[in-house]
Amino acid sequence: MQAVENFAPRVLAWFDEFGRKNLPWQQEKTPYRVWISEIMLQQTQVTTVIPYYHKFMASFPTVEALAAAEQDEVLAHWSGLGYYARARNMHKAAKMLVDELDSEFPQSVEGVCELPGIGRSTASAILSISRGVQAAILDGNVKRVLARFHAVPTWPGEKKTENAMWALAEHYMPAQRCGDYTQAMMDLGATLCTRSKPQCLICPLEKDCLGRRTEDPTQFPIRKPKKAAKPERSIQLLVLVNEDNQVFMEKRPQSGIWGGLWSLPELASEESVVLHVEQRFQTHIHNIAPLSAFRHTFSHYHLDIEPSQVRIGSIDAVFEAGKYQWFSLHEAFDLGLPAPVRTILTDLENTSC
DNA sequence: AACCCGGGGAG
DNA sequence: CTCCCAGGGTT
Repeated sequence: MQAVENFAPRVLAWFDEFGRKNLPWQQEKTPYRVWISEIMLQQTQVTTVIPYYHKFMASFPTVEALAAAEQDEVLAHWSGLGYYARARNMHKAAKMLVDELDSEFPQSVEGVCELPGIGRSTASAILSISRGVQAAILDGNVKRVLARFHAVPTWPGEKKTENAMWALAEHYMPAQRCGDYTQAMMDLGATLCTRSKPQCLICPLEKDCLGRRTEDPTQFPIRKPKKAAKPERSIQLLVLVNEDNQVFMEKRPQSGIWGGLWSLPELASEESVVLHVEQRFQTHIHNIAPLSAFRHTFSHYHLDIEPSQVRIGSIDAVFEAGKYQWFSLHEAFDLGLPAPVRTILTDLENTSC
């Protein structure tokens, strides 16, 4: 691939005139604030992140505050953002920073990569933006800009292609103003060199863009090979309500889907609610009310959820502390909940029984 | 290299 | 509905 001159200066000049510079994490660009923003922005769009970022910073303004927090509290702030391992890793990294690194963010990309949840691209973004370190990023935006600019004919998910794009990213990275360049490339990709309807006419790279010379620039980057149709699964989720109007919640294991979040008892679709509840809770059922079923779609499968509300009598059984707990509806909303569970409880509250 | 992990916005 | 987003971790 043939590189061109003046790549970075053109991008920087565009950024100076048209780029966004008022996003929340672009103010007071400390390593901590930039770090949190980069984690939240992984696979997540800017408009989604903004309210989460404000709340998170209000509750955990420093790395010390984050390290001192309970995991439940951190996950509660993440509830609805998805990819919850991001929050667990971030919390762990905060503890490492405070306990082992004297709250001092590492100075090198390799050092930052030692922290859980931070890879090469995120590490370079944090260090270049917050400290001006000369380091290249290769996120979705940069991949798209470079793939179009060079009309890269192969899929970036392929190792060879990715390596070539890293080389390009490093080649174009400027010695001066690398932090601004990092933000400029992300902004260019997010606002101008977009997946669909790119605004080539006002792009600073238009003159030399090989993708632009093709019939359809949006064919780059080459799409990921299509995978098989998503499988479908169906489950029942139980909203167990006791005589004090409390709801029974279970804490999910740290690994796997919805790791560390509080969820509702889950039954196979064909399983009997009556038998299950009577066996597990050793109590009688006052009444069962089916709630409206709905579909929740993940990256790789559809989950059809059949919720029902089950009012039960008094409970004698003792449960392992910390893994199971009764909560009032009000308390439950402050927990880290998977999005569909939050939906069910919200509907329940609105139809207020 | 392939898969896992969420949720939402855009078309 | 499909595709993808300021990716990283695990196998």
